Amino acid sequence: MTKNKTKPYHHGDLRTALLEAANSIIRDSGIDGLSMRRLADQVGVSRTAPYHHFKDKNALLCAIAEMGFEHQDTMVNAILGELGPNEGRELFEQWVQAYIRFAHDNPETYDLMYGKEIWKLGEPTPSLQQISKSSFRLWVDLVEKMQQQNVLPANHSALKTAQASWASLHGLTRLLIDGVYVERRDLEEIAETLVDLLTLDRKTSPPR
Amino acid sequence: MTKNKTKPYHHGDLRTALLEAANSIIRDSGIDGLSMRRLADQVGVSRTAPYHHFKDKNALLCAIAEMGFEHQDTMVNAILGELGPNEGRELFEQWVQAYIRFAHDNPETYDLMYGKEIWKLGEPTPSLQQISKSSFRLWVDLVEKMQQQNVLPANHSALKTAQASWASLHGLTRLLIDGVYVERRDLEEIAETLVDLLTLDRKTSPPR
DNA sequence: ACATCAACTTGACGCCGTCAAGTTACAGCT
DNA sequence: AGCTGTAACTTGACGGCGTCAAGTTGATGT
Repeated sequence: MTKNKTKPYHHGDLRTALLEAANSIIRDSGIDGLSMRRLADQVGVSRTAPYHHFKDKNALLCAIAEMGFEHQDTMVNAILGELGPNEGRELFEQWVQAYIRFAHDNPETYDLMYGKEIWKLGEPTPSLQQISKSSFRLWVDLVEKMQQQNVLPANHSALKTAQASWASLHGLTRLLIDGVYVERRDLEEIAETLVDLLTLDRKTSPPR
Repeated sequence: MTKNKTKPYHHGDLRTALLEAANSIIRDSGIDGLSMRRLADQVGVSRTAPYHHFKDKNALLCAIAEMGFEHQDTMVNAILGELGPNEGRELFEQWVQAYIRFAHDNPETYDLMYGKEIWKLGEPTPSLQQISKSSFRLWVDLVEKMQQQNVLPANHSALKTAQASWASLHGLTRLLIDGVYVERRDLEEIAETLVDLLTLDRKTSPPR
């Protein structure tokens, strides 16, 4: 008896099951709602089983952040792919919009990717460090193209311009996901203003 | 006996003692190092005594954030006071530097002031909401003066310009205190670039 | 058939925020 | 001076957290 009536002792692919469940928990209970215990319960496994796949909670969070970077990278690559000769400005605005939307739709993931939970309090996994670095390089590439198309000013290096502009975008994004500016519509207008401030050929009157 | 040998049952001014101790704990153990229990221990009072002065931990954190806003406001007022007719640009740079320094010196307080701990996860006290709102209005005033002195572009309203520029500054600041960009020197350069991007009359070559 | 070893479980430890109920001391009234 | 109401404070408990040490299970290679 008890051959296949009870579920098998070995899970089979616990690691990915954990990541999926973690993402799901995070999505509807926030990062603070994610605990190793709850996670284990949801997957139907003992409280400490996850520790065989992730050294500690920090490692689990890093793995989730990595998935976020992968997701985001495919977005940038899509935009880089569509980049025609003269439509830079629109694509830049499109990117800003997409960036904010991504953070809005996955606020907890965004927080893990760029928040202090991992980078200050925890410590980023080597593989997370690598993927985040290469992800930023992608952004530098996009900025460089924007400079070549006279969308962004070129009086600073692509690196510096990328750092400064991304910091701006990041600030705006954080205001949204941290609940400081809650109104989505307000934020879109501020984003428009920000893009206008950063780009060449500023409009002479308020947009719209 | 036991008149003034044992310490008095009533503390006298527990509320301010708690705030001071909380600030001290936060300063050298971070926000996560602050617990109601530890706080009570440090002041030499029972674990739940603080609850007679602060409804819950959230209320305590809000009170700390308020102190931060007060501190910051005096900084802005100092700069607004010094504002002569033609030195706007320098004062703007000075302000940016001061803002970042404040966050760097009081990272945990800054986090409480503008982080999700209170604004998204907790709920801001009415008095915190009020003081933060009036603090932002101060910033709008400064931006408006910067527009009048042709330091910042005036093609958008002072409000929108203030929102966008402050969001940028906030983003940069967060990168520092969240440990994403750790190098202080890097950050200063990025700040210079950012100011150059936002202001009128951009330099034609990289600053310095 | 047996040894090995990773996968997984059980139980415990010391933290945490907060609440209910009890205790103490001061302030105001008579 | 004595009483009483009330705010300040204490005690003890609850459930949840991250994580560790030690034990158990089951698949695999010989």
